[in-house]
Amino acid sequence: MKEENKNFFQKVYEVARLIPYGRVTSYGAIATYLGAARSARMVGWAMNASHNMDDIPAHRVVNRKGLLTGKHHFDGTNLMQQLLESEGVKVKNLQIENLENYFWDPSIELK
DNA sequence: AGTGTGACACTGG
DNA sequence: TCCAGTGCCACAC
Repeated sequence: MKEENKNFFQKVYEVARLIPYGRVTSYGAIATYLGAARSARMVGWAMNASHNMDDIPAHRVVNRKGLLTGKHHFDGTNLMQQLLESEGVKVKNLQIENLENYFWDPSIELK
């Protein structure tokens, strides 16, 4: 098995795991970093499968608007928002305030 | 092998 | 500036 043969999902998990504490990123940013800028939607799908993994901080991944779209997929109701707020991220009605302030772009940080 | 789906992103009005 | 529609790629059935 070649490590380079990693599926798109595996790569997404890897990047998601690299998201620093108190930071958030967008699906498109991860997709772009993986070389599939137009596959932002696929990143979200990958996150859906990440439910099987506990090491994937999916709550740190939001859409470009800073909206917690994936919250509905989390266990509880406000679990995702609680997790973000717990990390110091201000979330108002499923929307992150000052998104640019918390935004973490793997394309830039990891380069 | 083909069709449908999806936790998005972008462009146009 | 905001709302709606379209495009997109990869996975599941």
